[in-house]
Amino acid sequence: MPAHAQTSTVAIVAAGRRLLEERGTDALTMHAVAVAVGVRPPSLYKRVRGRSDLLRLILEDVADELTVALDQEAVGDPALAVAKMALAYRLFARANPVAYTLLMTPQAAPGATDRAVRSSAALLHVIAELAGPDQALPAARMITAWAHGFITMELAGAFRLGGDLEQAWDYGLGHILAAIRAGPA
Amino acid sequence: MPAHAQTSTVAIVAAGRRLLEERGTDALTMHAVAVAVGVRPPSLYKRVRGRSDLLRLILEDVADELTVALDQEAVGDPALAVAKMALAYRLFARANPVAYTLLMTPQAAPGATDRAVRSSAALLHVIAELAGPDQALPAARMITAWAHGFITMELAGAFRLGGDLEQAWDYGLGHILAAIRAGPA
DNA sequence: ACCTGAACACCGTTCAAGT
DNA sequence: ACCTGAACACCGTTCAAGT
Repeated sequence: MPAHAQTSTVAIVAAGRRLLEERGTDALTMHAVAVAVGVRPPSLYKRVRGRSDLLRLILEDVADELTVALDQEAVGDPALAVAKMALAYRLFARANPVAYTLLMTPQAAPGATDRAVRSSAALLHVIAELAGPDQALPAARMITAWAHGFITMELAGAFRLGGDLEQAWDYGLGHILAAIRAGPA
Repeated sequence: MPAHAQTSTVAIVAAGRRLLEERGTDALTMHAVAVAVGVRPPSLYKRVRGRSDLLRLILEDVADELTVALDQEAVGDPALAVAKMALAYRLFARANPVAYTLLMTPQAAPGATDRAVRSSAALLHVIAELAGPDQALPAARMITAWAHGFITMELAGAFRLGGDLEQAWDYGLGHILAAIRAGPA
């Protein structure tokens, strides 16, 4: 006599993602996830391999959402598109700070970084229009590294010497765009 | 009758740092640290408040070492000093990948980021010579963000589209230095 | 003053037994 | 086919008892 399914992988990932973001990495326990979806902890193992697998699924979900958010901005004037993509990146990280930080921490969830890498595909196309195909890769790496670093440090509260952070963002973005237009080093 | 001290905070931090770096975050257990320094787990609590406190001490130790490494390069021609500091930063991160990644993950060890921030003091001085005092802060933030982002992504294996990573490093550093020299946005 | 065994709460995970 | 209680190993932490 089959017992009805009382939850789903999608529900488990959604509940886990909410726990992770609202209460932190340590609060992502199999018990808390089970309570959130209305089953007992052992039942979760019918859908996910274990806690680390669940964390991977959560981060892949986050990475896919990031990719969609970036793709939406990858249209129109290239320089404007780059600025809009950088902003979308920053806003996404602010909305998902815990998950975003973990995305680039391979020790936290190996395999999740894989999915995050796809987010850069659209940017590479836009940058190619700006820098030419030869310089597209290093140029995309420069702006990606800068944006990711700025956002990570902002989230970590590492910018503490005062000053205007919005000015620092505009300064960085403006100079990097100008540098990319200027051509090879 | 006093019992002899069989270990020290310094030894505990050193053993913990080795475990963290060589075997990963999960391998940093109170049991493993106790074994490494030759006591039983409860004895560790005479020196550190607990595991999270130990992690904080480890990351502060790493941050202080990074500060020293950067300060050593902060001499001579400003542009050259910036390039040397960026390289020192990159090499340090490669030598301490696990700890470095955690440094900018405030959820991992709140308070450790505080110490990491000090590393940027020397850079700010050098940048001021290059960009002038008015633009020193946003300029330092641009290069710090770029270097940190590049290094983090390199460690995470996020640069997967082939190409020459050393060229991407030189391209980014060269363009950022040129942008800083060029003045306000 | 520091060390330790014993104990506790908590967590991830497995599995036999239920429906 | 999925669910569950019970059990196990492991981990962080506390504490009374030892020296």
